Amino acid sequence: MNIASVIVDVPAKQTDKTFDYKIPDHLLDVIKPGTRVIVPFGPRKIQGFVTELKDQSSFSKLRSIVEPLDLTPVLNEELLQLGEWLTEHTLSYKISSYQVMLPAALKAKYEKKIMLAKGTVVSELPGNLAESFKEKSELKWDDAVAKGLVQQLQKEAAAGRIDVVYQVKDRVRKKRLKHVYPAIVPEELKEARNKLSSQASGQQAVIDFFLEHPEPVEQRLLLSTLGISQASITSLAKKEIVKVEELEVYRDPYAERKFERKTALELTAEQENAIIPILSSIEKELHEVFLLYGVTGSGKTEIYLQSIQEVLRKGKEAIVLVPEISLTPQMVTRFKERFGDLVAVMHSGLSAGEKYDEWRKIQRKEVKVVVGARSAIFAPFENLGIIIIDEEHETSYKQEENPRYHARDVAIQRAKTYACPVVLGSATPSLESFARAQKGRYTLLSLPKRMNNQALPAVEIVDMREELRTGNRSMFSVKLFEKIKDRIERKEQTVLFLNKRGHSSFVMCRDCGYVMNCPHCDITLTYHRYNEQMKCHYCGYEDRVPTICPECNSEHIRYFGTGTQKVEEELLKLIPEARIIRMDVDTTGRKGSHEKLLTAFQEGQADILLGTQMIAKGLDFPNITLVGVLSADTMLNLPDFRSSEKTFQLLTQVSGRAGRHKLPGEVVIQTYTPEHYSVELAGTQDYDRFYQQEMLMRKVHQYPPFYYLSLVTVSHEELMKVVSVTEKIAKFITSRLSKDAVVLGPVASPIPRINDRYRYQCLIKYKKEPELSTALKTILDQYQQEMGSGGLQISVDLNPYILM
DNA sequence: AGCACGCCGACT
DNA sequence: GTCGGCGTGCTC
Repeated sequence: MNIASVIVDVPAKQTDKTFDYKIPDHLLDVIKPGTRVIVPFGPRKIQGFVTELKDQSSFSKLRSIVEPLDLTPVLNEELLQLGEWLTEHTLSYKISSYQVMLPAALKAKYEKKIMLAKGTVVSELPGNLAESFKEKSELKWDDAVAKGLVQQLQKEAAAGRIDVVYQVKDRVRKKRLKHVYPAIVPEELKEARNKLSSQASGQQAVIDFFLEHPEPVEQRLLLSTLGISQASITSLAKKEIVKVEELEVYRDPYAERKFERKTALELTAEQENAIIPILSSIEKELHEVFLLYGVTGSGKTEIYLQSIQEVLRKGKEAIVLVPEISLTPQMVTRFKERFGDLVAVMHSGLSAGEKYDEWRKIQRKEVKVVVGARSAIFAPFENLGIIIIDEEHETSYKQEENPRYHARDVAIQRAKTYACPVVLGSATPSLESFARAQKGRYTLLSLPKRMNNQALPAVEIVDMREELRTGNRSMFSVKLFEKIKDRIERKEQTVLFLNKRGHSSFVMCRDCGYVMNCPHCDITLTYHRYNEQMKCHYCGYEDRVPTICPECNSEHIRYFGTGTQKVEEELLKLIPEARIIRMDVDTTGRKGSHEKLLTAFQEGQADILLGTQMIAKGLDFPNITLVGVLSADTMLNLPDFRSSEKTFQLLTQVSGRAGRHKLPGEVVIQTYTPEHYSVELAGTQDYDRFYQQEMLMRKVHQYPPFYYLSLVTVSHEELMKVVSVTEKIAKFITSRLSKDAVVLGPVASPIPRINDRYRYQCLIKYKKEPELSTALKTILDQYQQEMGSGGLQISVDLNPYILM
């Protein structure tokens, strides 16, 4: 077994296969499947993953592995297989699949540089080159290019005076801090203490300390607790009484926080009924998918916690997915309170190093539970006992870059391997999941009542067209405004929700109707107030805000669209004494600011919490008795077959923030389309009727869950090219599918141009097409290289969530 | 993805 | 005649 099959870090069609390498003798026992290695590849050196060891290769002249990057494999057998599964099901490259399963810190960086060849002295080089090598023995290739030295360097390289070196940089940096620990046994320590001069009080203190706690201690900590200086330790180290060493520490994002340990709460009869089947599945080690459908505030989390408790008792591990976890610090707290140090947390708010450290805790089996966003589904546990996906309907569980996987599918795949249950929890399940539960593919568990038997909040829908007709041109209806004032008087709290998406502020000329568009993308520019700039959200193009219309020179430029900032201003004008906390991308950009704002609100430092999407979830504060949705229909008008579903879910979620505890809650939903069933039924919080109604629509329009979808998007700089290629693709696919399949397109994408590239797409609706996957692969094969560098890009998304 | 190899146009 | 454009094909 001295040959390794390696998947190399080159995401391209032609390299999407294993390459064989010889394992040098001295590495024979280090290199195993799942190890990252550095291998020579053509003239360069790159990173790769060993997938398999073997004795023979069909290749005769094998090159050798340069070195391993890991001492223990980063991918175990299960994850290697999962990677293959992922590749197959997302039509992406193997290397991308492996990389997505690991923390970003493990992805290699490459550096190309020039070094003085052995035996060459600087003076042999021509003057200007010698200059560059005088101080350092190496020169970064990019710098050389910038200085225009490439030609010269090539000559010198040919003459053998310099070498071009390719370096793989592991960006993993383990954090190390100086630690001090005794170098001798306690008896000797006592002896040493007696020998110290009586003035050496610092050294005495250190020895006394170690007599009580002989384990290594961080130097900085030791100095400050004993109130001594570095000198004492240095002299002790000199006498070899203590040792100072850099020891690895974990970056712990929750280090500053204290979590009070809490025990299980008593379950209600309903919760009890719901948890029994889950516990039984854990007990029998049977794979089963549960859909835990419980209204907001019905106590789903406690069911998760107690199921995990049982899994831990059996010596197994648990994965809990929550949507973008930094958004729900309350959730993390509950897990940490219950399971303490056994919990690792993974979310996008962590730095690469912190993520890597959390990942390593899992790999080293130091934790048993991971709570995290989408990518936590790949946590390298080896004895999984349960996977929980909270807010199952959330679209953020679908990754929108390659590999375009859905965490739910990965969860089920992994749970099958470990014969363990998956619990999907939601107050507003996705239609797909609920339909599966109806069909019996998932087991439905319902929690129809709130835990404390608190009624669901009373919801009032306000027709904003009516408000306009009566002359109210503000963004607050009379009703909502009165209620807000009322809450402030009663010292209760209000949550105001503004869905900005699809309605971002743009600038329009009131005389000629000119709207500023991005010159590279067919999309309107968004007005950013903080730097007075117009910005394109797709390519990053920025421009100044015009003072006169570029079309007609009119000065009547108007800002459209309502942002949270504007709402805040208007609110303060109307109720100057209101204390408002605003939460949006601008105010929560900094790390930890999200949590800070929420804590401030919880402590009653504000009357009103005003925010976007991010406040729709997980807020659970007793004093919130009013929720206002300023405009319910902004997302209803998006060109997306899920827009009704999303609207219903969002409105229901937001409404659920009110009256979760003793005080009853009220909700006011402002809308321009009160008659739409998703608004109306969110008002009565009637998921079942919404489900019926929406299923009807989906059936009529042939959308999921009745049909599967696949989306092919083609982009190129030339419109003609895009259209003709997409046409060919559509024809090809149609020819390979049965008559039941529907191929829509080619049509221009909802955003027809991004970054000067035209985009066309073709949507495939089907029920069962075993040939589809092969057909799509053929397309990718053909076009990805035919026009490879020429700029034709083709992306395939199986089960897309965003049809843009 | 990089990079080398190789085959055609505009220059000393 | 040579420098350099980027089209083509390979990397164990």
